[in-house]
Amino acid sequence: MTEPTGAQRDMEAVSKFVESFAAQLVEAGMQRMPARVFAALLSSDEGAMTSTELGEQLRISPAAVSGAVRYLAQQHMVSREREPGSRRERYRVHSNQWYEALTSREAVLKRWEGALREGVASLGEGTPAGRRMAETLAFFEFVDGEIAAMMERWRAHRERIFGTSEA
Amino acid sequence: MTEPTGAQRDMEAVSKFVESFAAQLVEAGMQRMPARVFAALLSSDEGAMTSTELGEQLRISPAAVSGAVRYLAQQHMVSREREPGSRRERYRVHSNQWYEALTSREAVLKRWEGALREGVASLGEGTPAGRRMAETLAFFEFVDGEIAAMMERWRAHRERIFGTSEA
DNA sequence: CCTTAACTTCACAAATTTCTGAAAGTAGCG
DNA sequence: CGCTACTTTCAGAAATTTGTGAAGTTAAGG
Repeated sequence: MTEPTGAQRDMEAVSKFVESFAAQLVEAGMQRMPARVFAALLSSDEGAMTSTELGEQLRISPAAVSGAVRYLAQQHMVSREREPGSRRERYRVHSNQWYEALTSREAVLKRWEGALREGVASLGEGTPAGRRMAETLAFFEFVDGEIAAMMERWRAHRERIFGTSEA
Repeated sequence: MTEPTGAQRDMEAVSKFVESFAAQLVEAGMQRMPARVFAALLSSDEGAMTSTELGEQLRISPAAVSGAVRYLAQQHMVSREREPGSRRERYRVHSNQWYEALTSREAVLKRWEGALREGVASLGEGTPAGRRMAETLAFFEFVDGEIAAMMERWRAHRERIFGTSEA
């Protein structure tokens, strides 16, 4: 309940959240720097920061920022913006899109399915192992389909709670 | 279509699948040894192997098997069985349970929710960042609920396709 | 009881990953 | 057209992770 001194946004609290959320992401398998950068963006009021700002808050080199951002952009968790007329870039987390990216994991699922399909083919549909893999494969295909529907329901749910869509 | 020479199960093909599936798991964030051990179990006809068998097929030390199995057991992806009267243990992948474990990820979700809740509290519900986090939190809570229902539908679907449940 | 078979733990060597500083691009702006 | 402000790339130092051999523990079987 200690209202921070106005514009300062209680750096202390922000930093504490950033590090603890990043730690969770790391435990879930994300690399450390991307996790920290992402958490910082998430906790910024703008939802966007420049490379310099990130470097200062996290005490990391420009090189580290660059690497982390490249990774996050590839994963569709942040996007790059060029403020027109400046060379400076801002990295932004789109409130909705990032967890949608997280959920779909399209690429990952598809590759697993591919590997399983090969497994079924090469071990033989008739073998016990083949059958086990076929079932697993069916599961992933099922999940694929379900997730799309689930996200649709989420968007409806979200609109109901938070009002009309952003953007 | 090269029917393997009877009982030999085409070691070649098995090994090829094991390594390629393990590679996918690694890319998805799993450690190498657990991934390889898991893939080996998945492709065994029994769905279960002893420590020695695993060591031989994968060419790794008993210590490595031990470590990998401990990890997999913690994640509820395999279970240990004691064949009565022998000190030998077998590690088994339960066809259904492992991917259910994968999907639920209960613990992970809960911890993320916890971290986000703290974030909302410490940054303030009124702030833009606070609102962003509240929405993200709502998303995870929504997913939590959906997943249970989805798994229910899966079991029905599965039964329809593969016949009555095992076990 | 003693022996032996099986799994586990531990300390260390090796491999891999991660982050940095320095150098090199690249594009705005005068 | 050159200067300056940003970003990216790269090579290497540092830290972390991973897998092994060897010793330790436990229980089955004689």
